[in-house]
This record gives sequence, structure tokens and C-alpha cells, in this order.
Amino acid sequence: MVHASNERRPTLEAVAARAGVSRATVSRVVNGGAGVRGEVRERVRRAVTDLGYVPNSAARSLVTRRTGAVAVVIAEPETRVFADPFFGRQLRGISRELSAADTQLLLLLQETRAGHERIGRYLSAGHADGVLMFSLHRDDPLPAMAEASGLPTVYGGRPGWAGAERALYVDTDNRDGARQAVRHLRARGRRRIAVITGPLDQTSAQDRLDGYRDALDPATADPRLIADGGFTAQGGERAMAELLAAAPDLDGVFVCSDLMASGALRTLRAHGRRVPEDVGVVGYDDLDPAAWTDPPLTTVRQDVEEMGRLMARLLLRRLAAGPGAARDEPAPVVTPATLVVRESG
Amino acid sequence: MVHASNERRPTLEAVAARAGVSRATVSRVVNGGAGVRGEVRERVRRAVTDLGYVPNSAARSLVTRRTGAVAVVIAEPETRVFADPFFGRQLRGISRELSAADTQLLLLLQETRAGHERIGRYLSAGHADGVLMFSLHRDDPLPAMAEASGLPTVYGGRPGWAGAERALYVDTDNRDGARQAVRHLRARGRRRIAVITGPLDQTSAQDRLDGYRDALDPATADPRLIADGGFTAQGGERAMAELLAAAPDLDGVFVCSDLMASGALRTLRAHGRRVPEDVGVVGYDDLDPAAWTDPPLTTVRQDVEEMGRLMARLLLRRLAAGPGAARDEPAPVVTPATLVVRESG
DNA sequence: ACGCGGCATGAGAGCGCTCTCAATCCTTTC
DNA sequence: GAAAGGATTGAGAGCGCTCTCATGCCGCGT
Repeated sequence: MVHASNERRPTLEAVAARAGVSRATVSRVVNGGAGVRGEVRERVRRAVTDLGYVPNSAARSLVTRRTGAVAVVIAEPETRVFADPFFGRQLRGISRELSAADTQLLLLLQETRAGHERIGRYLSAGHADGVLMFSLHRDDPLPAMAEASGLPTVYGGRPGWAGAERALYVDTDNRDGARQAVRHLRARGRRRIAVITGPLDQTSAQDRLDGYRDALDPATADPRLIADGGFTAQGGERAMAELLAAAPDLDGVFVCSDLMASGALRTLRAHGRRVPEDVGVVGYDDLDPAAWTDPPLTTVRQDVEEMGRLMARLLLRRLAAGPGAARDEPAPVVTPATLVVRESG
Repeated sequence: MVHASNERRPTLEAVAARAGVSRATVSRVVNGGAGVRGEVRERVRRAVTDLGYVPNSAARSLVTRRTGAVAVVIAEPETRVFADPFFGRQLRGISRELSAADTQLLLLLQETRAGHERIGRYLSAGHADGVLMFSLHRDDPLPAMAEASGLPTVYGGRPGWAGAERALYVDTDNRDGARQAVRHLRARGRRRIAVITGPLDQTSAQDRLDGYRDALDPATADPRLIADGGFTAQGGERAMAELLAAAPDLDGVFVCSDLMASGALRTLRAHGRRVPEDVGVVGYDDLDPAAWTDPPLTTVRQDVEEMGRLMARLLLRRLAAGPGAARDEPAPVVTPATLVVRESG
């Protein structure tokens, strides 16, 4: 049954009148029907479909103090969010898990510099039951907003700010992944191995740089071999150009994301360096673009979708447990990283 | 002021008590403060910040019948949503415009085949004041859901289903854009011009194909020169391979999206065809990837971000006008398309 | 036949907010 | 100085739903 936008939608009261029962009984049926006689339940169900009744969510969450929704906050300009397949994949995992639990996903984008203020207000207004937050930078104001809202929060990536010891998060073993990448380059005989990092105020970027250092022959360490590509394709392009200028003799690059690696490959080609003959390249993420580059990218695989799913699952567990539940308290999760060898290095 | 998650957030009542006024007065101040004496207003404001009061949105929208949120529904699997920069750009425009009007954006993704059912329920439950919907296919059940919910709706792309004559939408002149692309290829001396289309149950894809036919020399029309690339990169790759097999003598391709064009370029390279020497390629969209391909892509520009902004603006006007307002009724918008010549054709 | 436990149902009190309407208080004007 | 008129403020009735508690009904044991 369709309602014109000006006529009011039917309420519980209306359904109750039609089914010849009380509001309370209709409410019980709508919420599962436990404790209602089969015959009555059917009668109410019929009234519901006849009238096209849909519960008013505002009224419901006013009394239950639950919204059935989880906010996903991404601390990046949309430019990056939609340019980097990483977010899409993670979101997909989250989305899958949430909808299985019949929970709505609210995507909050931070448009402006001051956007966190809006987001904080939104969270505090009680639009969501919990928060998933990722891609955080060291002195991002967002975690404080989440904290202030009092909502259970799960972070994507290990939080790096002070006082985050008790935070719940899902991360991959970035440091180990980086080690594998660099070891692989060394095993293939590369001696001058550079690195293109992400923004170092993110723990994932810092951890990968640390892993690079771990696996490097200390004798070949050289600050000129390190450049920041900001986790964007253009950044990777630029960083690669800088590296080639500062250390023309480099023969390997570990690029801390596939997206940056695609940029780096372009620069290498433009400079006439052949990959992998002259320079070996290893990326990080193993998202779709990795297989599409020319040549296909050797990279470090992290199951991004699974990470998203884990984040959601952690949060749902937390929500189900209730505010003060100490037993069965969920704990942070760290997933492994594995090297995928293709043709670039 | 931060509240532990178990202690209740302060209510209007609490603020009123602290400021020594009535609930009604606090409500006035919170909603702008019109008609409240300056001194009282200040006192209330102080009480608000002292207590860290944030209005409960459920209670508010229960009475106002407004949520301050707009739902954006994308009728595609997330795989496409996050792989195609088109959506990101459009969303960005929408997001900009909405946040300027202090309206929240709710992104609803359709995960499963049956996802529209969930979405319909969500819309009907009154979580949003209006709907923005794009990338619709001919017999998509989503518009019916939007219709049933009674919410004002604006579509991205001209709706193609029956009974959509009165629908509000924003579109570009796809047919004209396609004509320009094909005319350009002809002007460069191409005689056997193929086309890689999107899914033809979308009006944008059909319109571009029509434009291709308009501009083609009728004498050279040939069904073997038409292939469907499904608006994805892999689809473009595959379609290009099919075309080369069916018509090895082709010397030009009009590819109906940049993403598909990037795939087509890969296939051409793999088959040893030089671009633009052997085959001229023109894309559609002019999104970031267009400039990054090798060679950079000649393409048809549509201002996707602006389209998003226009969609949001249209919806906001509609919402502001109220349900039955006939005066100043917003009308569909069609934006122009322009050719951007780079190196691929 | 009576009382009791258990299940199904209804009555009614809110959840936190907005908004109408009446009451109050100042000015202003004659 | 008093009445009129406008600006402030407060009281109170809901918005639609959930949930507790009281009530009514049944079959059971004694």
C-alpha cells in the first residue's frame, strides 16, 4: 500500500484498531511476536500489511535508546576515500557484516578541515549506536569526538595517540609485511633499495617504514632513499621522481601502497627505467589495481575486506555485551600479511 | 564535558533547571534563540555548554517529522561504487552541497540482490527527509521503493522506466557528448569506428550509443563494431578484445567511460596496436584516470561534481518548498558535455 | 469446588522534544 | 495615569513507540 506524502503514515494505534487488539500486542508482533497467540499474531500481521505499516524509527529509538545504525567515519578528504580502493574494500567488509546483523551503515565524510566538529555533534546527537573509524592521523581530533560521544568505538589501524591503550582496533602486521617486501627485493639481488612511505603520522605508514629498516642491510641505509608519497597516486609519482634525483643508482623500491606504486611505475617509465630489469618494485595492499599495472605488481597482501568485517564484528560484539560488561570483552585483532610475487620485482 | 556511557545525557529539562527557565525557553535558544531576551539567552547558552547538552535527535524528529538527513542510494554493488571514480565525484558534489545546508548524508549501499527490500524499509521508516538515487537500471525496483516511501526523490541520470515523466532528475547531454566524440574521430580520418557501450538498460548508456549512431557515417555502420563493456575496467578490456576479433580493421573506438577506456587501452597494447597511430580512442567522463592513462585520453567532459551538487540543490529546494508546493516547482536539469582533446585520438 | 501458577492481553506511564496558547511584563500612547 | 499592544515566558499537550505491571483467563492439583 502506498501513501501520498501528505497523508500520515499509519501508526501502531491504527493497526491495533484494525486488528481489534491493543497497541501493546501489535508492538509485540512487530518485534517478533513472542507471547502472542498464533491466531492473533496472524490477524495483526495481516493488518500490518493491509495498512502498509512501518514502525517510526524516531519514536522507537526515543524509547529504546538504540538506533540500529553504526557510523563509519573516515578521516580523509573524499578525494582520497574514493580514489583509493582500500577504503572501498574495507567498507565492503563492514557493510557485509553489518547488514547480516540488520544494522544500518552510516557513512560520515569529513568534508572540511572543521568537519570533525559536525561529526562530533552528529555522534553525540545519538544517531548511531557505535562508531567505526579509520585512517587516523596522529593528532586527529576525531577520536576525542568519539570518546566524548560516549559511543563504543572500533578503530581501523592501531591508534597512535597517547591514551589509546585501551582502544579496540583491527590492524595488519604492517611491520612484518614490510620486512617481507624488502627481504624479497634483497633476495633478488637489489642493493640500493629505496622506500616510498605514507604519511608518517599514521601508524600503518610508520610501521611499514620500521619494517623496511628492520630488513635492510644496515650498511646500505641512506636517508636519501626515503621519500613520502602521502598514500596517493600523484604522491607516488612525485616521490619516485625525488628518489631518482637524489639516488640515481637505486635498483629497488618498496612502495607502501599499490596506488602510490602505480604512480611510481609511471615515473620510472617516464625516466626510461625498465621494471623489473633496472629497478625492482614491490607495492603494498594487493588491491585490484596491483594486478592491472604494467608490469603486474609484486606486493604485500592484506585482506582488507576481512579487516572491515572484523571491525564490524568487534563493534557488534561490544554493542551486544552492553555498556559495562566485563566478561567476554573483545580484544584488538592483528591479521597477518603475505607477499604476493608477480612481475615488477 | 564528557559523559560516561552509562550515565544519561542531560536533557532539555536539566538545562532548563540549571538556567532557571522553562523547557520551552531552552528549546528556543537551542533552535536559534529568536524571541528570547539577550541576557536569558546567554544564561541558557552557558548552561548548555556547562552540561555538555546535545539535543536528542530521535525526540526531535519524532515531533518535527524531519531528520535533517538525506539518503543517497546507489543501485550498484559496492565493487563498482568504489572502483569507479564517477560515484566518488558525484558523491563529493552532493556532500558539499548538503553540508552547506547542514544536512547529513546517509549512504545506503545495496549489498545483495534483495538489498532493495532493506533499503525500502529503511526509507519508509523515516530515517531521511529525501532521497538521491543514481545509476538506475531499467527495471530496478528501487524507484518504486522511493515512491512507496513517499519521500521526495531526485535521480541522477534521466529515468528510463515507464511512469517516470514527472520525476526530478539531473543529467548531462549524453547523446550530444557521444556525437562530439565520434565526429572528432571522423575528423581525424577514422573510417571504421567501433563503440564500447555501458549496460544498455541505463539511459546514459543508451543515449551515448544513440549519439554514436547519429554521428556515424551511415555507410560504415556495422553491428560488429558494437560491444558492451558494462562500465567496468575489465569489461572494457574484454569488449575491446571482442571488437578486435570481430573487426580487426577498426581504426577508432569510442569508449563510453574512462574506466572502460583504460581497460581498452590495455587490450590494444597487448594486441600490439599503437594508440593513436593505429587506433584512435576517445573516452567519456574526464575523471582523473583519463589524464593518467598512457597515452592520455581524449575524452568527453561532464562536470560530475557539479551534477552531484545540482542534485542536492534540487532536493533541498523541494524539501524547503514543502509537500504540496506548486509555485517555484523545481524542474529537471541537463548539463552540457564538452570534448577534451588529449593524445589518444 | 476452590485456589494457584502461568500465559496472553490491555492500560498507562513515560522517552525528550516542539509548539500552541495563555499569562505576564514592558513600553508606548493618549 | 490607564489602556493598548507587543515582546517574553511558561504550562501542557502531544509525537509514536516500548515496557512494566495489573488483569483476566485457562487448566491443574487437591
